[in-house]
Amino acid sequence: MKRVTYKWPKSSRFRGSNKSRAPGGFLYGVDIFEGIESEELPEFFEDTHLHTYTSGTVLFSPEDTCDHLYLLREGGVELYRLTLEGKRLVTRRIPPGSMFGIMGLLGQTSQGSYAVTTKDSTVYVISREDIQAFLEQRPELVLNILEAVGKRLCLLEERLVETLYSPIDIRLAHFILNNVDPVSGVLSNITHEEIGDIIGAVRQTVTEALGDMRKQGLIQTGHKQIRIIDRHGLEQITRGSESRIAPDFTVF
Amino acid sequence: MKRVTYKWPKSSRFRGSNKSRAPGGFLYGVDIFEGIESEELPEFFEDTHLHTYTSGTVLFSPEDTCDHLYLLREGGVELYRLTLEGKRLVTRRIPPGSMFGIMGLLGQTSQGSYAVTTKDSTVYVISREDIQAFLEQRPELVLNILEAVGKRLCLLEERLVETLYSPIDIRLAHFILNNVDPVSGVLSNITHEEIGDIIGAVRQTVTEALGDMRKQGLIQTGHKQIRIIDRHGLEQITRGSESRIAPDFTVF
DNA sequence: CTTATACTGTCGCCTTGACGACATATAAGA
DNA sequence: TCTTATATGTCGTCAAGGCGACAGTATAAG
Repeated sequence: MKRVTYKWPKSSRFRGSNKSRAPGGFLYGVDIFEGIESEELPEFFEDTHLHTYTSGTVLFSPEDTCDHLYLLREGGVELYRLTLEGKRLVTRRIPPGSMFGIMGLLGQTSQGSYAVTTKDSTVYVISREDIQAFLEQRPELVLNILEAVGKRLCLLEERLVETLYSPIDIRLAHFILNNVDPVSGVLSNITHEEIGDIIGAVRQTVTEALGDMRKQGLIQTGHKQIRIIDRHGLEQITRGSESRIAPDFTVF
Repeated sequence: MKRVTYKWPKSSRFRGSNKSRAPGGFLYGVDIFEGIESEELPEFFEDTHLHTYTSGTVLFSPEDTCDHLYLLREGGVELYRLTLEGKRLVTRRIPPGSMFGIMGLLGQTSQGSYAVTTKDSTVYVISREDIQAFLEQRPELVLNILEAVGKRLCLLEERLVETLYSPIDIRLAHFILNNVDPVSGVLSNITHEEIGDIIGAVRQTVTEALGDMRKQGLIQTGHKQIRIIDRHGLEQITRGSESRIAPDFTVF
C-alpha cells in the first residue's frame, strides 16, 4: 500500500508510518507523537506531569471537563461508556505508549467516557495549554493527530457495522484474532466478562461461544487465557456465514 | 521553514460554536469551513471543481482511493457501508453545506464507505492537493477539522453504545427527535426502509414500532412522513425502560 | 385513466442471545 | 492448609427482532 506523503505545512517530516501495527480492531492506539524522537517528548513534559496510579483508579469520568491529554507510559487503561441501565461498553483499551483524552483537544467539552487504569500505571497528564504550546512549536504534529483520529473514526465505523450485523461468534473470532499476542498466539489476562464488555455480549454467551470454538478445535482455553490452535479456522468464521451454509445446499 | 501559528483558542472560541445545531444524532454535518466567509471558499475553488450529479450516482466506493474532498452545495448524499451479506448501514447523511470524504485528508487510503447522491446534487470535488494548498494559506482551519472530527468521533461512540444496548423503539425515538424539522415538527421524504438502514433494523420492525407510537398518540404518520404530536412522550421513551417497568411492580 | 412501482401495514415463525440460577474450578490470602 | 473471591461451564426460559409472505395504498408514469 502506498503511503501518501503530506508536505504541509512546509515541513516534510510528517510521513505516516504504519509499520508494525495490528491490522485493526477494537484496541487501537492513537500515536499522536509517532515519528517524533522518543526523547523529545519527555524532555518537554518530564517530571512536572508524570503521575502514578494504582490499578482501578478512575482518571476521568463523564462529569469531568476533558481538558487534559493523557499519555500512558506504563500499565494499562480502559475507556468505556455506561448506558442508563448500567451496561458497560469498552470503547478502547490503551496500550503503553498511546494517548487518550484527546477529545478536549478536539473541541469536545465532555466526552461521555470513563477512563480507568486496569493495572498499576504511570501516565503523563498534560494540560491542554501545554499541549497547545507544544503543538505551536511543532505544528506539523497536528497532522499526526489528524491521521490518528482518522484511523479511529474508520475503525469505529467498522465496529459499528460489525456490532450491528454480525453474530457474536464472528465478533468474538475477530476479537481474538486482532488481540492475540502475534508471536505466542495466546491471549491472556482477560476474562470472559471483559471480552463481553468489548464485543457487546454477556459473560455466559462469551463462555458458550468460546466453548464451541474449543469443541471445534479452533482454540484452547485456560484460566484467563485463550490459545489459538487453528488460525485458519477462526478466520473462516469471520468470513461470515454464507460460506458455512454451503454444505447443506446443492446449487443446481 | 515557515512558522505557522495556529492561534489556539486561548479561551472561549474553542469551546465550541455549538450554536444552532441539532443536539446530536446520526445525521451530522462536518463543517470544516464553518467560520469562514461563505464567499471565500467558492472564490478559491469555483468552476474548476463544481460537478453536477443526478440522484443515485455513486461518488465513491470502497474500491476507490479516497483522495478527494467533497463539499455538497445542493442536494443530498448518503454515506453507507455494506456487510459481506449485503446489509446496509448508513453512517452519515450529508446535508447541503457539509463536507464528506475527509478520510483522505486524515491519512486513510481507503475508507470502506460508499457515497451516493439521494437527490440531484451539485458538489464541489476538490483534490487533496488543492485542499492542502488552501489549508496552507489558512492553517487555522485545521482546527475546524479537528473539532468537526472530534464531534463525529464522539457521536459515533454514542451511536455504538446505543445501537448495542438500546431496543428499537428507543433508537427510533432518538432518530425522530434528532431529525425532524425543528420548526414544523415533521420528518419527511424518508421511507421506513431508509430509517431501518440508519438505526439498524429491518423495514417491518420500523413500521411496527412507528405503528405503536402512532397508537400511543405520539406521532402521526403519512406517506414518507412522520409528524411529532407529543414530543415529551417521545423523549420519555428515549429515557429508557427503567421508568416504564415501574407500574407492574410493588417495591415492598 | 390505467397500470406499474414503490411504500406501508400486519401475521406468524423462528433464531439469537439476554438473563437468572447454580455448579465447578482456579487463584490468592490468611 | 483452608477460605474466600473470582472465573468458568452449563441449563432452561424468555423476549426482541429478523425474515418471509401477502394484502392494501399512494405516487408516478404512460
